[in-house]
Amino acid sequence: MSQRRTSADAGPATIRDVAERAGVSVASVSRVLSGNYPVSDDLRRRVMKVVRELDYVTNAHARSLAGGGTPTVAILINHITGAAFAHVAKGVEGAASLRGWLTLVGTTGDDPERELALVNLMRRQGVTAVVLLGGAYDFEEYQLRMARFARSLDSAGSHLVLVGRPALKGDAPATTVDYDNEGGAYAMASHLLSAGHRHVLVLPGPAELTTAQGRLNGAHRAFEAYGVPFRQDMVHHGPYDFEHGLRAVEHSLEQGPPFTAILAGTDVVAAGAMQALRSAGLRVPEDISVVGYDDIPLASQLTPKLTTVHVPYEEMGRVALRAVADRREGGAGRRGGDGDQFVLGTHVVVRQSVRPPERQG
Amino acid sequence: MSQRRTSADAGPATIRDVAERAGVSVASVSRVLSGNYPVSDDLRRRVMKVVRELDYVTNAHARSLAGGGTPTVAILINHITGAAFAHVAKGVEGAASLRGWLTLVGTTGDDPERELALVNLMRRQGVTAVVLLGGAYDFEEYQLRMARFARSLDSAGSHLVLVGRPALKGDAPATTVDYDNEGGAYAMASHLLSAGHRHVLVLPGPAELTTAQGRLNGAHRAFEAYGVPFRQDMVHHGPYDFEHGLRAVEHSLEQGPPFTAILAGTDVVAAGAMQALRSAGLRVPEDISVVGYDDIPLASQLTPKLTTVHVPYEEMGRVALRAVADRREGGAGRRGGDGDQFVLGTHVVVRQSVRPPERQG
DNA sequence: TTGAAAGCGCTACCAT
DNA sequence: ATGGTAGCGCTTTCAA
Repeated sequence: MSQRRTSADAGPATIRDVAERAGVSVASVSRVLSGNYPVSDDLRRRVMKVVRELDYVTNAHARSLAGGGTPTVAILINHITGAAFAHVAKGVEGAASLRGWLTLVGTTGDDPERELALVNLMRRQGVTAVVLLGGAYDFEEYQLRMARFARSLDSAGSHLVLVGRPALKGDAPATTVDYDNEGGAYAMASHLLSAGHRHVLVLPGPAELTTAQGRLNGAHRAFEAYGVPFRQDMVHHGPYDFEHGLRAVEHSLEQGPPFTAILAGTDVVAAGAMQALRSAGLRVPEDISVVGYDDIPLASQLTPKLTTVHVPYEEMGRVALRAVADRREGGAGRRGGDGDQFVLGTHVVVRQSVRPPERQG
Repeated sequence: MSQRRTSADAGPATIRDVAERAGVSVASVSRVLSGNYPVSDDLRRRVMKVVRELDYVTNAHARSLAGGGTPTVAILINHITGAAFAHVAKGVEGAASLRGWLTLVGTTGDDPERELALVNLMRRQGVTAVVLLGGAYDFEEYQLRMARFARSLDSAGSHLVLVGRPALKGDAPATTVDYDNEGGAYAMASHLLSAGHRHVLVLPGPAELTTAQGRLNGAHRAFEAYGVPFRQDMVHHGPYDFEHGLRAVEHSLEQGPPFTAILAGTDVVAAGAMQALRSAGLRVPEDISVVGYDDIPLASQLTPKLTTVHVPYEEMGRVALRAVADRREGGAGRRGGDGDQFVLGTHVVVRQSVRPPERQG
């Protein structure tokens, strides 16, 4: 210990140490540091001097217990390495620290048990809100589970925010921030159809995942609108990863029906698909058109640049945080009511990976 | 409020509510919940019943104040969207939650002021350790700054961990987890040189960043070892991003000296470089060889798959957390001493982006 | 085995 | 403008 303080006691300096050394009361020190109360310049100077000497910082736990405390948001992600999630997290964290709020991050690894444990952990922490990110597996159970979370957090003075997940039916006290997932898929599929494509390989993602379902539905609707038959044997479900895009296309190239375009569930899946096409000696978009979903940086870094659906992930994070902050400001008047619901728009970003089939190989 | 509790008071249930309702003392409730003390089965049952009824969870702040409390690690990143950082964070978070620890995340946006503010914020939170991620700008100031952080955290009972940053000189109480950055660069450059390349475009990254300096030095040493002159006009500093790789190569192609290979500072820069080459009608590796650094998933998703240097990011995160945990277990015996230092190995991952120049165009 | 009570460090209220 | 002090919810002696 190279600690040098008035008394030889161990541990961090407390407000009392500061008060003694400065020859003032703890109340005064508290007031100087909180800055929400008038104090004389002299007192402020004396206190701040000691604060610097002792390198003192207030104990957040004590402050929190006593009523003050830094608002904290918890973000619960399935996998921290997903690019889309990272962008939402960035939005939340940015908006949070702008307000001086703290951000906690936890990963569930797709494990419902861990999700529950984390929600409770966060509740213990007295977080202002818990933000759950990303598509969910919408078993019948999901709604009940989330409703329980919502109530549990609400009664603990916290709040549940669902981002990119289906809203809760009924009056569960949760806020939902979602994007027009199906609309984006509809527009993306329409883009392909209006370019003349009639044989489209569809890689929507995991069959049970709500986002994948939405994207598939959107595509389906577009096909109907164009009067083009939607063939189930051209739909391949699978994980939202590069590998799946790769394998699915390899497989379809070998033994599936012919196709002129690929509608991928995410940009990463599209990247995998493009890799498979290239390995097979096919060019994008000359031979086959490919589109993605998400518009993560990768999309514009692929060659050719990927036409995809832009999802305002970072904005969603900001909206989620703002909703929580507003609700806090709003005070008791709005507490306990049904959650708000926000839906952000999506739009197709046309780049270079689509071409009409007539002009394809 | 749809809260339903014994008394009509607002706010989350407290240990006292549980005690009253169960007809036992708060001490008993505490003991049942902490589980670190013998209690009768009857008491445990009674208490747990009420806990479930009230959906009670302990207040982490109160527990923390009173002595208990969940250990918490704080990760401070420059940009949350960097893939390499995300992997370190994953390693830390994974190892942390395995032990029931919490993880806090903050982003500094490359701003030293914000970094300082965050370190203090974390100190207030009483975190077990603060992990600073990623290359630093090693001005003279850096060492002093970090030494100050280290001492400040140490005297607050916390601990500083530097990951992927230069270790602190002197006896500052910090732990460093680094990788053999220069060695990796040396090996990577050697790989290119032994393949016969003599005209190599070098894109090490930002000139002031320690990781970029290390990578440049490693390359330099390799050139010396091979007796190949290292030309300064073939070195282009710039950010670790796709755009830089793109621009630097476009520029060099137009007006730089000719080259047969590109040694990029990161995989993302390499991806940008490859894009520029492709746009210029050059093939990789037939016309130009390209190598990266980091071995993030992107590397194996590029076409051709990128030969690069594997950096064990996730492992570094795990090591960082283990170091902190061990130090905590170790107890007072090791406290306050110099920090430990860990250096993890790197190695070249040979894929498909390199070919001898004779066989290039 | 269980209960009573003294703090943990801080804020906020009530005096002065 | 400043000081004294009662809690915030919990853990942990110390007694019973």
